[in-house]
This record gives sequence, C-alpha cells and structure tokens, in this order.
Amino acid sequence: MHNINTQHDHQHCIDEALHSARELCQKRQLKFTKIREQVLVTIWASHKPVGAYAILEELAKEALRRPAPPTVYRALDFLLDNGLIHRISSLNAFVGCNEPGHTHQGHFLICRHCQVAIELDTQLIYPAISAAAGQQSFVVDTASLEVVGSCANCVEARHHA
Amino acid sequence: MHNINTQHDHQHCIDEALHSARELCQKRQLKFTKIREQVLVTIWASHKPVGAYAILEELAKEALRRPAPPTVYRALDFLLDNGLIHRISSLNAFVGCNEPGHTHQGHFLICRHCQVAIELDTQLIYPAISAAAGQQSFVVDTASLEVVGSCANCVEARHHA
DNA sequence: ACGCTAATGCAATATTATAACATTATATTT
DNA sequence: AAATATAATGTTATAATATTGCATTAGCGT
Repeated sequence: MHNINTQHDHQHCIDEALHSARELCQKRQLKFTKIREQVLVTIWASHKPVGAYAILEELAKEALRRPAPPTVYRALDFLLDNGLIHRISSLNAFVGCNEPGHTHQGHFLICRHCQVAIELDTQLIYPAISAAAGQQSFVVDTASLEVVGSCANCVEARHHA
Repeated sequence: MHNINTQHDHQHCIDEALHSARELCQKRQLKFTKIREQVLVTIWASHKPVGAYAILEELAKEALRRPAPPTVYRALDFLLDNGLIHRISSLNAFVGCNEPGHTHQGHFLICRHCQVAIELDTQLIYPAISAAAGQQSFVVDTASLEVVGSCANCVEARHHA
C-alpha cells in the first residue's frame, strides 16, 4: 500500500474505488445507484472518515431537494453490507475500504492530528485476534481495531515545530 | 482470569472494582464521590456494557430528583480518564476495566447473543498492533479492539438447540 | 467565617440514527 | 404495452446519544 500521508494520485484511489464498486455490484447483481455512488465518492474524497451528516451536506449541494437522513443512512448501510466502506465507530464516521468485499474486518490507524485513517492489512493483526479468541473458545464474526495516535507525517511536522 | 460466562462470585468482581477505584483515587488525590461510585457500581452490576441513559435510569431510582445527562457523562468521563472503565464505541456503552489505571487500551470479545464483554489481556494483541503501527512509523496513543461473535457458552447453547 | 476550587444541578440544544409509511423507479412477466 | 412484483427513494417524525453554558453547592485550606 502506498503512503496516503505523502503526495499520491488520489484520483486514482477514487477511480479504483468506483471501479471495484461497480464490478462488485455487477457480480452480485446489486444496483449501484446514483445516491450510492454519490455517497461512496464523497467518502473517497479523502482518507479521512466522514460523518453521515457531512455526507448529507454534500448530497444537498448536488440535489434539487435536500435529502433526508434516511437517504444517506440507507446508502451507507448498503455500502457497509457489501464491504465497500468501513464504519469507524469511535468517530461515528465512515471511510472507504481498500479491499472491498470483506464485510467483517477493519483495522485502522487514525491520526489525531490530521484525521487520516490508514487501513492495515488484516493479516498483520488477525492471527493474534484469532488466537486470543480461540483461547476463550470464542467464535469471531467481526473484529474492528481503531488505533489512535500520530501518523509519521504529523510526528515529523510537530518535531520540527 | 476466570470465565465470566460461567458461574462466578460476581460480588467479588464488584468489591474488587470498588476497592481498586478507592485505592487509585486516594493515590492520585482524586475524589471518589457518591455519583462516581454509583455509576461505577451500576456498570459493574454485570459484565455487559451499559449505556449512559441506562445508568441514568439507575441513578434516578436512588436520587430524589432525577439527574440530568451531564451528571452521568461527567462521572463517565472521570472514570474513563482514570482507566476505571472502558467505552465500547460500537455499542455506545461502558464496561468495567479489569486492570484499572491504564487508560489507553481496551480489547474486548463481545458476544452478540448474551452481550457479555470479555476483556482480553493486552499482551495478547498489543505486540501485533505495535509492530503494524511501527511499520508505518505511527505513534500509538490508544488502541481499542472490539471483536463481535459468539462466546463459548452461547455457541454451546445454540449447538444443543 | 472567607475565599478558592472542584463537583454537581439544570436548561437547552447539538449530533447521530431509526421507524413508519408513502411514492417512485426498475425489472419481469403477461 | 399493461400488469405485477420488488427494490429504492422520499418524507415526516422521533428516538437515542452527547454536549454547552451557566448557576449553585460542597469541600478544603486559610
């Protein structure tokens, strides 16, 4: 994975996310409607988790009539159900998923300074989780990890300040 | 740690939590006020995460005048700040901390059937988190893990059903 | 008692999320 | 094309969670 803190071709992130979404919906015979696309694009506008009401504001800009909360929440539910986004519950916010299609995981490093959420490769942590759960004979459905701290860029920036 | 799903002397859990809390507050020169104690006791009434408004209901039973939300939230903030409880953000709920005094961690297995939250020993997962963060030169402040699934008891129970 | 600080009381309001039901769009069959 | 079924969206209201700002009270040191 590239470093999302440094310069990167973010349009590429967006394009890829959209492409994956369309592909996945086609494969599963699901409808990637205008609203769902708008919500996904809004979320992918950055690597920072976005709140539902912030998304609502974005939709309001493009629509004639201001949409109501359920419009956004339904689209979010769809995207969550299909593993296209993650919910960061400590922030009540949503962020794009790097590897769409897997509903059940989401391991993030979240920078308290710049808000960027870096998604970790599940393989890095999941074995430890699985082992710990196994010790308790606990059957895992989903595992969400939210690590808050300072990303490399912000550490660096503050070091110089 | 004992298995909190099976029979256990829960009064012992409560007593221990209260004792640790008093000790910690004395050591830190903090006031373990009546409200803070009531909130902590309410949370320790079970191993299931409790919502702020459920705690409010409990306080209302014991008080002459019904307390307002800030009363509860302030007590919760105090308990969180001092590592006496954890917030389970995926549930908007609070649960007692097994090893008070460490604010920064909280790794839980949460049963979707009986709602019990089993706190894991941090040492089981933290090394993996630390290593993953290190790869990205990310400095960790707090790491919260919320694993949802089925606890041993509930798996067993449903197996027989 | 006096003055300081921390804690609590209290009213209002902000923020996040859902329920219930009406309407519209889409796909499929006839 | 009309009829039907289903999924998606619109709309209104409200529920659930959390905070702000200011007034009051309690505890503590002098």
